[in-house]
Parts: sequence; structure tokens; C-alpha cells
Amino acid sequence: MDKNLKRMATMQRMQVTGLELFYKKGYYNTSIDDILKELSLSKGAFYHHFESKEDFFVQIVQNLIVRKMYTMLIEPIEGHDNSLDLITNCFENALETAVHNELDFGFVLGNFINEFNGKNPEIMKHLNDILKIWEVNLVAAIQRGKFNGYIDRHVDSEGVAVFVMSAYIGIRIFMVENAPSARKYRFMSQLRQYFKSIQAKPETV
Amino acid sequence: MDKNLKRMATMQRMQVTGLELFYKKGYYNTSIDDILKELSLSKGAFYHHFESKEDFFVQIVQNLIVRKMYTMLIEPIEGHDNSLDLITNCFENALETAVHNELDFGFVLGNFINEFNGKNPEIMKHLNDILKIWEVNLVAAIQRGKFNGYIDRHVDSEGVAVFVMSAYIGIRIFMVENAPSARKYRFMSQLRQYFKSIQAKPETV
DNA sequence: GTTTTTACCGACCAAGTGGTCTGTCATAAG
DNA sequence: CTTATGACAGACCACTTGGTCGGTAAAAAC
Repeated sequence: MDKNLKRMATMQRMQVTGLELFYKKGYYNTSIDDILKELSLSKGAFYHHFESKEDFFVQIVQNLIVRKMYTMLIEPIEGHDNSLDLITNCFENALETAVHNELDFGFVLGNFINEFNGKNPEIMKHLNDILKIWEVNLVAAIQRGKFNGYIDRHVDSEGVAVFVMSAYIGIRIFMVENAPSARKYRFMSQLRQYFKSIQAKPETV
Repeated sequence: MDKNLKRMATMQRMQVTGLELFYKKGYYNTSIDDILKELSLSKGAFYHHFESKEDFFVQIVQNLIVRKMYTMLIEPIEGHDNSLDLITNCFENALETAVHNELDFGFVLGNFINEFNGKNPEIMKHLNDILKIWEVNLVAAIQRGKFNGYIDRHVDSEGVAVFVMSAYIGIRIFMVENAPSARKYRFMSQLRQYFKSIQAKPETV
């Protein structure tokens, strides 16, 4: 029992540090030794707990990235308030953590999709699954918004979802290095403008 | 004289193939040998023409990427027609080449910014310069649009530029693998929606 | 108390990596 | 014709990579 706890603790430490370094330096550009050095652990420890570097990463995706996405981007947009407000607030918060250079979901994912695209189909599948989950939940939120009378019934829910996701992933790349805070402000302001244009018109039915 | 021509031709071949592979597999994940193998050239040839891998890449950025950006994203939005139409058409074309998996500018840049961020400040400087050039030209186009009465004078030109650039870079990442053509269509449709919301209102002034 | 299992160590390996260096051969200059 | 030079070849080097494997010590199981 105690052994199992220790095992979990060590694996968790490795995964957290692993994600941090993979995110900062990229997967292929981060060696297992880099991670191990950070934790003062040895190769033996690593291969005792994980089959391979790839297996290690997949577990990080499933344990850390998926959970982060749920807490940051999915749970906040559930509920029956105005979907557009929920999404706006959600992005506001997510981008704020991004400004402080913490691990937010968008850039992490954008990063890795870039990196693995065309190279590692196995990992790409996992990453695409995550995107898909986000998309599905966004579409659902938008359809709730239509149903509840907040969003114009004529808009294409999937289109809005794709557009909004693109914008979010894009701004995260764009916030790198240059005045992230100012860019966040400008971005959010235009997002609101866009949302205003798809909200339910008073005169419509 | 003839020697110089041959030199230029070989360097050009190396750069074109280099960009192709760097784009497909990433900079750090593409070895010089990979490029050389593709061209049936030797290490000697490479280091005869370029100082280092980094120097090689910087030259690719300056010779190929910058030029591609001008022809794809800057020249098409110059002129005094409706800026929003110009940008729309420009994106339509750029994304169409993207659908066919050719080298379009947006993803190439997004890719590399992701890859070099935090790792190679020297190269990041070059990449950020390119983004800046694009941004400046977009802002200029939007301001022309205001001046010519196509765009609502109250909108924040820089905000629109940031938003539009984000969306473009984002959709390019998002078009990877999953139904790029359908996503392009949905994206463009929402972009038009957004543009409609910032165009000059008939009743204004 | 002995045996088995678990967590971890670290030397080692083969396969690459960016980069160097000597050599060769065609062309151009003298 | 001789000489110098530029374009390329490819063996080589130091180093890093992901991964292996025999060992050790402590805790669990018996």
C-alpha cells in the first residue's frame, strides 16, 4: 500500500516536471535526462515507471492536459447562463493565466499539435481527441445559448466553435513575447464585438 | 561568373528543401543529413555554403519566408478597394493553398514561433519581425478602410489586426488533419460575419 | 528470519547529431 | 600548360539521445 503511494507520488512528480519542460522546450528538444536531472532521479527510475518516452508523454496528456482542459475551458462554460458571457469570462481567465506565463491549456495544445503533426500519428490522435472534446462542448454551449434566446438562431454553431477555438489558439501564439497583456485586451475586445454580432436580435421573432 | 550561378543554384536548392523539411518535421527534428540526403549532396557541400544550421535557417527566413509573406499576405491587401474584401479574399486564397497542404505563410510562421520560443532568441527576433510587418500592413489596410468609408470609424484598427491575425494562425493549426476544407469554409463564413459587424453603418454620421 | 518484490541507481550501448578536415576534380586565370 | 580556386565528397570526431541491464537496499510477504 505504502509502496503504491510512493510509486504514484514519484510518477506524478515526473509527469509534472515533464510537462513543464516539454511545454517550455518542446518534446523532441527535451531529453529524459533533462527531466531526471531536475528531479535528481536516474534513468533506472524512469524506465521502471514508464515504458518509453512516448508512453510517458501520452500519460501526461491523459492525466494532466485533459484535466486542465476540463477545469479551464469546459466546466466554466457549462450551465444555463448566457453562453456568450460564459465563454467570454472563460477566455478572459484562461488568457490571464497565459499572461503570467503559467501553463494554460490553449498554447500547450497548440504547441504540441504543431510539434507532432506529421511526425507521430499516435500522439496526434490523442491531441486531436482533446480538441474534439473542446469543440463538442463549445458547440453544445452555443446551442444552449440559442435555445435560451441569447444567440441568434440562424448562426452556425459549429462555425462559431471553430472560429472561437481558432482565435483562442492563435492569440496564444501571438501573445508570445510581445506585449501579451495589451494583446489580450485588444483580442477580448474584438471577441466581444464578434459575439455581439451573433447574439439574438431583439426584433427577431 | 558561371561558378557564382552554380553557387546560387545549389544554395537555393538547399534552402527550398530545407524549408520544406523544417516545416514538415520541425527544425530540431530535421538533421542536416536529412536535407542532404534528399538532394544527394554531402556535408562538405553544406558547410561550404553555410556557416551553421542556424545561419542556414536565418537565410531561409529572410529569403523564402519573408518573400512568401509579401506575395501571399501583404501585396493582396494593398490598394484602395474595400479593405475587408481584400483581406477576405486574401485569406480565402491563403487558406486554399493550405487545404492542399502547400506551404502557406501562416502555419509556417506559427510552427516556427512555437518551436523557437524560449529556445533561440536570435531566431525568435527574426520571426517576430515578420509578424510585426504583417501587423503593420494590416493596420494600414484597416485604416485605409476607415478613411475610404468602408469600415466603421470607431473600431480599433490594431485590435482588428490582432484579432484577424490570431484567427488566421489559429485556424491553420486547427486545419491540421481534420476536415480542413470544411473548417476553412466555416471559418471564412464567421470571419465575414465579424467583418460585417465592423463595417461602416449606413446611418453613422 | 528468510524470501520476494519494489524503487531506484548508474554504467553502458547503438544510433544519431552538428560540425571539421583532408582530399579530389573541374574550371578559370595566368 | 600550369596554377589557383571554388564546389563538393565523405571519413571522422565529440557529444547527446533513447533505451538496456545488472545491481542494491529497503520494505512486504511469508
